[in-house]
Amino acid sequence: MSTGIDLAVSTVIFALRPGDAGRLVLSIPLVRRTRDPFEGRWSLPGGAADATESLAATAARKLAETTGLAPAYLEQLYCFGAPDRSPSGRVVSVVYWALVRADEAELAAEGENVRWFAADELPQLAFDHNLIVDYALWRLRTKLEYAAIAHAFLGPTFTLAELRQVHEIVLQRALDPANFRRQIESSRSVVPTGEHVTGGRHRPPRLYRYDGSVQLVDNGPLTSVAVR
Amino acid sequence: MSTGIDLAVSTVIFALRPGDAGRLVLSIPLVRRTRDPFEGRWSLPGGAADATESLAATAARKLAETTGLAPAYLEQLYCFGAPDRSPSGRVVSVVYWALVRADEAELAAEGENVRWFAADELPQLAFDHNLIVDYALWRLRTKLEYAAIAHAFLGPTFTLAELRQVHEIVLQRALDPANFRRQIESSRSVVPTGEHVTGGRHRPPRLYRYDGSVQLVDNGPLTSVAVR
DNA sequence: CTCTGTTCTAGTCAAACTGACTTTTACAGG
DNA sequence: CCTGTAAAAGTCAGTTTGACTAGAACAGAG
Repeated sequence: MSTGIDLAVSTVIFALRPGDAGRLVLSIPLVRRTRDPFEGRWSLPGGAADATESLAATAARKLAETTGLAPAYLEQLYCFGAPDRSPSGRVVSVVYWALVRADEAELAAEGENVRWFAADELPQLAFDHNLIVDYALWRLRTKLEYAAIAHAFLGPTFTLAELRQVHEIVLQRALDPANFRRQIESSRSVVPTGEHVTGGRHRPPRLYRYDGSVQLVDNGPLTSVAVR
Repeated sequence: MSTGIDLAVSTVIFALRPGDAGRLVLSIPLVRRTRDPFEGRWSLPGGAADATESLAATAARKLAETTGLAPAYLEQLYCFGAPDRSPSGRVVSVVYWALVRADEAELAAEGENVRWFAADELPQLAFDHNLIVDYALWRLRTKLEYAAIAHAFLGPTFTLAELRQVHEIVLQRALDPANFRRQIESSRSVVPTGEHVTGGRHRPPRLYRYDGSVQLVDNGPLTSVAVR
């Protein structure tokens, strides 16, 4: 039985990258389409679903092919299937969203057909991809407020100021350092390593590590996201 | 381009139906499979995706074909695509969850191959459908606590006691009537009609109507779910 | 070596919210 | 007219939240 429907997998990839004034900017890599429909337009990385791979594995593979990176966080966003979303025929897209680490995202190669864009300054994209990115942004911001995922933008250890900066950039508002500390500590999602960062003209901050032993919320119906 | 992947649409349909002791029970209609794989096993209503319909419209149509009902609430749950979830080949299922009204669910015809089951007493189902129902149950219970969806189980008007009973059955715990009232009133999701229900041996309760003008939370990326 | 600017870290305090509980209202039925 | 029941309104203490204050600990300037 064939339904005459093409199945695709795409991914909205988020990273914090240095912008104009040296400040970190929430950014998304896009690929330029090299054929119709929407030739020349920017679009989300993705491609046809693979018959033997899991959907998440396909998303992770396309992410790696586009950016050379491995995701620190990967979750299914939504399945988009409006009949008219592609002019070339019926395409149903299973869309994932991913977080990659800032230090890795700096190394990610750009090219003629791959470029990073600020998440709030996107051009007009192919298909319904603007709608998809808007929804992914909403999910990222919503989930950041109740789930411990911000650490996925950072390395294995980080200060609370760095973690707070991630929240501030994503949520686009300043957060009180003392209240942020209280909130994070009460969630028990991070543990101090015992080390400190020296060199700043101020009291040396503690280093923390994400504590994966406390499962906080859902990652979808699967207990662990298998990407291989 | 054909991926060799079959695309299906299934729906987890929730309703409150009278059970043993006359009490309402959270129930799900299932259909018996009449062919391999899993012939004879119970499974979620669904079928192959239609090339011209939206995914939500297919879900609503399959729901109507199975139960004769129209959903009061319909939302995409998740897209399941593990490579080994069907022994007969690769099948990717876009799963929706729906709420139908109790008074309509009573009329829904049962047959040899369609039967309602208590949501917490399901037999072993075909494919990964037990996992899917568990996840749908988790989503229903989670969303009930922050979104105004309980009214979808009821008619156009209802008392707060009826609305509270819906919450108590779904969440499986007693709720304080006074605190429930305060919570619902502060959400502004219902408005009193001005009418009262008489006939009980107690103070006549007010009738309320759901106020759809206050958009409370997400229904997915689409502003309104189109089912046609 | 002391002063200064900075940020980390630990508190304080009032407003808002929450869960448990009490009181008053309004009916049906005996 | 009394009683049982549930609706509706109100009370109160414990918790959480946002705004704010204050001490701690460093680097660099003078």
